[in-house]
Amino acid sequence: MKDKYESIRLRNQLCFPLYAVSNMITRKYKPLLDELDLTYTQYIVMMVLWEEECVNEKLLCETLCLKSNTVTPLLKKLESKGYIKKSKDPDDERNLVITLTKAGEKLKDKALSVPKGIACELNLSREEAATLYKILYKMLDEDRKEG
Amino acid sequence: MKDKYESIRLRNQLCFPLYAVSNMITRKYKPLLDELDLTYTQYIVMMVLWEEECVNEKLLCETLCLKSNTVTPLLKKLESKGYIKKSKDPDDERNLVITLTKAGEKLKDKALSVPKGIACELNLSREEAATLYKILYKMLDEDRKEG
DNA sequence: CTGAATTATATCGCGTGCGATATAATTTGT
DNA sequence: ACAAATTATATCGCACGCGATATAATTCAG
Repeated sequence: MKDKYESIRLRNQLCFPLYAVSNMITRKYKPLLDELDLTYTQYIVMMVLWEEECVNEKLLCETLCLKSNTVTPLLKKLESKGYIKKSKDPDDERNLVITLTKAGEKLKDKALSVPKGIACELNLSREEAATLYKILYKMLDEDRKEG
Repeated sequence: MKDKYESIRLRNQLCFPLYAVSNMITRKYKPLLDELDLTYTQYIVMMVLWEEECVNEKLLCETLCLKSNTVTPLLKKLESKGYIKKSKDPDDERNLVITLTKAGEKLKDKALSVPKGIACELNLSREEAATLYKILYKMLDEDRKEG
């Protein structure tokens, strides 16, 4: 006979391992990111900028699935560290955009050591990683659709 | 020719969708948990207590993969809400243990509505959910082994 | 051209999460 | 039995993450 409370057992939640693994990953990144003087969240902001030299805050929020009330202070922090600056969009002088400073650019090469350091910590087969990746992005995409 | 910076593209990280999905889940839970006057983290603490009437803080930390500096304030909060209390272990009077109050017990039935509400939000097939679950727990278990 | 609606960014307050550290309780060596 | 070592719990400070809200900038209607 199935327990009435089966559905609220911690072990039967999908949310919990997601939450715990996410925390775990942030912990694993910390020592590596300390070398770059970045937190995990700052790191993912920098990743966006290393790819796209010039973005505005809105795009950043959408890309990272974060709200402006998270991103605004992050950008301030990264600005005070001298990695980014806000300037006029060269294409449209009216728009404010976020760009890398020289120091921020330079960090890109140093950051190459981070994925190497992490990879060996996550004991997943290539296939498991690919599966995980696919399912997670499916969830994110579904969510973005619903809005 | 492969870009030297391929490995630090946001899209090539496994950590990012994990992080983003975890945030997403917390957001999705919020309206449901508001009904119980619980936050997401408080909810997973309560889940442990609904299963095991009587735990100490250490076990709670281990079960939830959290540190005492996260759990201690959480317990204070739950105590102030009247859902839990700290008392002597009936088996060993020297130990302090965390137990449910009547109100905390009562919440268990109300909580049954939460998984129902969430299930329909996560558009995963049963198989995908099972796969995801398996991989995530593998990661957690690996991590626990390493310490 | 101008006030209203929309959009982008910022501020505020709360609740985590954690590293570092302090304190309290327990166990252990002798 | 008792000081030292270990373990459990708590405190502190920082950095998110977000709902609610405020402000600034842009667009739109007439």
